[in-house]
Order: sequence, then structure tokens, then C-alpha cells
Amino acid sequence: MFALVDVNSFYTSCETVFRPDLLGKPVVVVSNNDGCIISRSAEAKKLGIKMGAPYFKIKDELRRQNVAVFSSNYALYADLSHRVMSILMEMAPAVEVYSIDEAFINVTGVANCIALETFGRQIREQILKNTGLTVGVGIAPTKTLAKLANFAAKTWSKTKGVVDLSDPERQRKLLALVPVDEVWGVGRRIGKKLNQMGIENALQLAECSTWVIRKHFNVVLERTVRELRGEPCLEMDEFAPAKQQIICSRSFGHRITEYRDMQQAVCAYAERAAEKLRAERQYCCVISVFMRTSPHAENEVFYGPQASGRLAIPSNDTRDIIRVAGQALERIWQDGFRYMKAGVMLSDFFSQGVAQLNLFDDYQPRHNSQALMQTIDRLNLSGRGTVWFAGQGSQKNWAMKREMLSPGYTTRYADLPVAK
DNA sequence: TCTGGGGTCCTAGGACCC
DNA sequence: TCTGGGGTCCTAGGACCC
Repeated sequence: MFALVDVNSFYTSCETVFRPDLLGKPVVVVSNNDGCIISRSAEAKKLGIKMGAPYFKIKDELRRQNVAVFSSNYALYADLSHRVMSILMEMAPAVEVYSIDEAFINVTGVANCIALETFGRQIREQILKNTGLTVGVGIAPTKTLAKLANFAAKTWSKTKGVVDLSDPERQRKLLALVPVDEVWGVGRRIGKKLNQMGIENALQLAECSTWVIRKHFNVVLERTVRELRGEPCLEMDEFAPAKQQIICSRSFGHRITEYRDMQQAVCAYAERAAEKLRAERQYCCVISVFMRTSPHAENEVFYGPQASGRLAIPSNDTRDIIRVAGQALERIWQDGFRYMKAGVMLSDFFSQGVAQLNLFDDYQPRHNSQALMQTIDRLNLSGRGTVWFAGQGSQKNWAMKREMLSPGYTTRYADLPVAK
């Protein structure tokens, strides 16, 4: 038996925790670069503000409706997320952190001691008390049904945020009420195709023959169908598997036309990617760089090349990553374009920085690599300040736009809230 | 002027091998 | 008139998720 716990309007709720004056008011959070809407408070949803709407298009409307707007403050959200997850880990025997704002819990044994719905309510109370955030809880025999139960808990207020879907009869009733594209694993494309085949709601999908699904779609959707019927196909993944790739990419605050600016941006992304790689305790061999012009711009030719380079020996030393990324960039750079975005991707990971060497390989091992990287990481994690490589430059013409950023309430000493 | 970022899994097709 | 069968590995692209 699974429970899915997720935080309601996570990003906006994080903002209002520290701004109680905004409670009950429409609040939205916009993506990096103040690009589009990625989180809305209940009041903002009521105003009809759409998820993913480009901010520049609805800016005036938001001002007219008196909507509070925040740039994304991921340092804040990640910190509150950790707090929520550690409460869950105290209360439940097994927790799978599925995303920044949701987790699956294994509640198989819990029913022997306490009604599952009661357990769901206890989780809710505990998290609200300790973090100020409200969660929804969906309980069911498969992950896909637990997702659906959670959807029901959010959609119908009389559930008071908790839905136990253990009972098969209840499952059928709910499935019949839910449009097929609300099912976990059914996105826009597949939803549309299912509609064309006459499958409108989740119950119809559950009753569809797996043979038909396999023929017209794939094994992934077949698993979804089985899960909807109550047959578990997905298990708890309590321990995050090792990453296979790491991407660090950003849109620029302004279009970039100068090679020098692009070099700096790529250097900064390479540094950040290397930092993530070390946090994973991994080493990589392949470093790719990509960049692109705006796909939306009319009267401009789209250009979006990618290039990669390989290290002879797996490394997580920022200097190696920057060097190869710089060489890759050199190969794809073209003057005359207005670049919107770039990124650095690491892949081909190893758990150690060693490789079988050829007899005639000629390479110079670095003696100070580990100690230097550790020192950099420790400084940057301390919350007291940061150090970076000179290749990033100091002008940062490429830096992203975050004009409505809230303070680092929990992650910067200077921004700690003061109780009066 | 202006449309996020970071992942995973699966499949199809090409290169190459015997 | 005509050109096997079976396998592996790699990459690109498409779908999904939050």
C-alpha cells in the first residue's frame, strides 16, 4: 500500500510562509529568468491564471488584479523541502522522495495499527505544525492509484486533503470521474490519441485490453493500465539511483552576441555542473556544450548546435570540465546569432577517478585535485560567501533575470527573518 | 525586448560484425 | 529480373514527469 504526499502550491506556499500578510491573496511564482508562471496560490488559480503562461504577456493583467509575483527562489524551496521530507521520514518506515514537493510512502504495515485515513491526517497536521505548509495525501494499492487519490484530495474540498482508495469499489467510482489525461503517465500527446480512440476517462483506460494498448502505444502505458487496475508494477525507490547525466543550463537575461560573454556563461555552467557531479561522488568522461537561439523569434534563423569532448581519465575536477567545455564551445560558436540559452551536460559516469591506462598513455595526474575541490565546495556551501573561477568574468552580461526575488530567509545569514 | 530547468525511459534506425 | 539472417552497440528523437 502506497501513500503519495505532496505540498499544495509548493513554491507559492513557501513564499507565503514568510509573508503571512499575503495569505488568502493571489500569489504566483515565475520560472528562472522571470519567464513563465510555474506556481499559483489557490486564489491565483481562481483568477484563471494559467500554469506555464508567459509572464511578459500577462504582466499587466497581474498588476491590475493585484497579484503578488515572485521570482523562483530555489534555495528557499529546497530548504523547506528538506524539512518536509525529514518529517515524513520520522513518521513513516519507508519514504521515496519523488520530487521537490512530493514523496511516496510505504504504508503497508500501518493499517494494522491505525486506519490509513487517520494516518494521513496525522501527517498533514504534523507538517502544517512544523513548517506552515499544507499537504494532500492519497492512499492506494499502487503508485498510479495513489497519485489519483491525491488528485481527488486536491480537487474535492470535502475530502479535507486525504483520500484512502484501498477499497476497489471506491477506486472504480473515482476512475470514472477523472479525465484520462489526469492519469500519471498520460501526457498531452497520449491523452489526445486516447480521446480519439474514444477513451475519455480513467476507468475506460483501466478497462482497455493491454493487448490494444501495447499495439497502439508502448509498454510504459501498459504498466499504467495495470496499475490503474490495482496491479502494482512500480515499486518504492527509496534510494535514488546514481544519476546518469547532469545538466546545467540557463536562458540568459539578455540575448548574447559576443563570444566572450558565451565563454563566461559556459564556464559558469561547467563549474556548477562539476559541483553537482562531486556532490554525487561521481566522475565523468564526456562533457557536452549546447547553445541555441530563440525558437520563437520570427525573421531569425534558428541555430542550436551541440558538441562534446572526452576526457581520457574520469574526472570531477572543475578545471578539467571547464577546459573540455571551452574546447567544445569553440567548435560550435558562430558569430552573427542572438543566443538565448546555453548549457553544459556531463555524462559517461564512473564511481572513481581512475581508469585502465594504456602503456603509452601520456598524462599528468593532478596531486591537489581532491583537496582543492573540497575546499571550494565547503566555502560555497557555508552560506557565508562564494568563490569561483575567473573564467566566469565579473560583468556577467549573461546573468538571468530575477527581479522579484524573495530573501534567502533560511539559507543566508544576512536574510534571516527577525522575530519582534 | 520578452516563453524554465532538469531529469528518465523507450524505440527506431544506422553502423558494424560474423 | 536477383542481394541473408541475426546480433550488438550507439545515437537521436519522442514521450513523459515535476
